[in-house]
Amino acid sequence: MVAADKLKKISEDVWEIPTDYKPGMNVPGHIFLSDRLIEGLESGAIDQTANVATLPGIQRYSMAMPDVHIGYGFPIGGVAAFDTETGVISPGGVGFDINCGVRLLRSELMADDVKPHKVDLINALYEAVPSGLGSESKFRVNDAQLAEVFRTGARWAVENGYGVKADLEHCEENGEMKGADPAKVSKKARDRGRPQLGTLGSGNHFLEIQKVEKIYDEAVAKAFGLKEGQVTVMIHCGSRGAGHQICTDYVKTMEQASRKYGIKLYDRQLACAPLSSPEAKDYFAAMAAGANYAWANRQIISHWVREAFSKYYKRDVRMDLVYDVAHNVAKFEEHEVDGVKKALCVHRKGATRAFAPGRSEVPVAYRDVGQPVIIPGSMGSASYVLAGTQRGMELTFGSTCHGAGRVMSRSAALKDIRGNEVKRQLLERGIVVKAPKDAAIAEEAPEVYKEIDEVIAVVDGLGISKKVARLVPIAVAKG
DNA sequence: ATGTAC
Repeated sequence: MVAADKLKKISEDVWEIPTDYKPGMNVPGHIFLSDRLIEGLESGAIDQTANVATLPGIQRYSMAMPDVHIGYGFPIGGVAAFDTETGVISPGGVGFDINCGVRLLRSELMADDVKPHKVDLINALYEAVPSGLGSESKFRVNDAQLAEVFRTGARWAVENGYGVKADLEHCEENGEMKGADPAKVSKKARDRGRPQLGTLGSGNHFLEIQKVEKIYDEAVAKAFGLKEGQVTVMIHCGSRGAGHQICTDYVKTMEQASRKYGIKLYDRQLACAPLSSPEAKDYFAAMAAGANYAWANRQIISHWVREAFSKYYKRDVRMDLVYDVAHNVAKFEEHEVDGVKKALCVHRKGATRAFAPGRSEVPVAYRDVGQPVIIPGSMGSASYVLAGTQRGMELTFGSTCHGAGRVMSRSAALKDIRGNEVKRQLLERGIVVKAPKDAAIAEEAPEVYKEIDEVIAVVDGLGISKKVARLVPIAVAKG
């Protein structure tokens, strides 16, 4: 394929974009792909990875995970870390769905016992959690409450009866990113966010009842509380209209800031500001608020999932949170660069933090085995639980992939694929899908995504995170 | 991803 010809294979599954690929690159690009996956690599994704390398203060490499595809400015699947003194922050490096992410609940139930009830259970979940484009929540928060949600995230939800304290210990950032400032969130973003807290959204967002099909690492799986045959529930959603509006607002701010600070942009969508500037500080405070909204959202949804299971079984069904990860966020972290520890602003857009054993950010319960990494597959395919590694700290600033990665656009999928047909095929495989309309199923059909097993094989093979468990769907509720 | 528009 033509796209791959521009890249230099420097080791197994590591492809370099040399700095002479295009003018202005400060560092090379690194794309992690198998020989098979590289055949489907979009040349636009290479260009975007190279464009990110032109931004001021970028450290080591502009990186793309094996699920990379074209996004707004930065590629989805992109990881870029910036020096806090010379670097920048960019809304395009976080994405429109701020803290789109995923969490995994482990249940005490076994798949063989749950399967006969899957239709009733998925209907119950579908009823319990509003979903779809523009969907509104079953409850309302006022302005003061919304400000607390922006400031304290999942903690607001737990303190108001949605979940237990232990949930917070098992969330990235404890579900509460520091530095969030509701005053930096526009009225428009607040107005969009207020009625949507406690909703799933649409697109690739879903609620899924799963079975732990295979364990790859018994010791780590045990630490994560996972065993074969067990039922888990995965929740994939983000910050809804609130995060989207925050991004929209700050893209405009950053376009002005880029001019003001004389940053040469090779693509307008890379709009950014120096990390030391007031514009950067405002964006970070608003982005953190958006991230907290998403954590509160997943926390509230978790509570409704627990309620639905307990109501169905007419007893208290225990469902502990394994972990909750962000897929779209920028964070300040300490990393070693050329043997020196440095404070960096790490942008992960369609990428997951995957911290090694020993890092203080990893919850005490998992500190010896590494951070749990939750990777959702496409509808009808497997999902994975991995663990962060030291190799990942060295190669990717402690990052790994976030999912399968699209290969077909939504519009193309709608044209070529019939949702009810996909639904029928999944049912033949024993997987029940519940969605507001068939078109939503067509857009997310398994064939519009890369093979998740192949993507996971790359990150596991490179050692930037390691496989712990494979989960397969029993029933899916989609937005 | 997203009230598929400034």
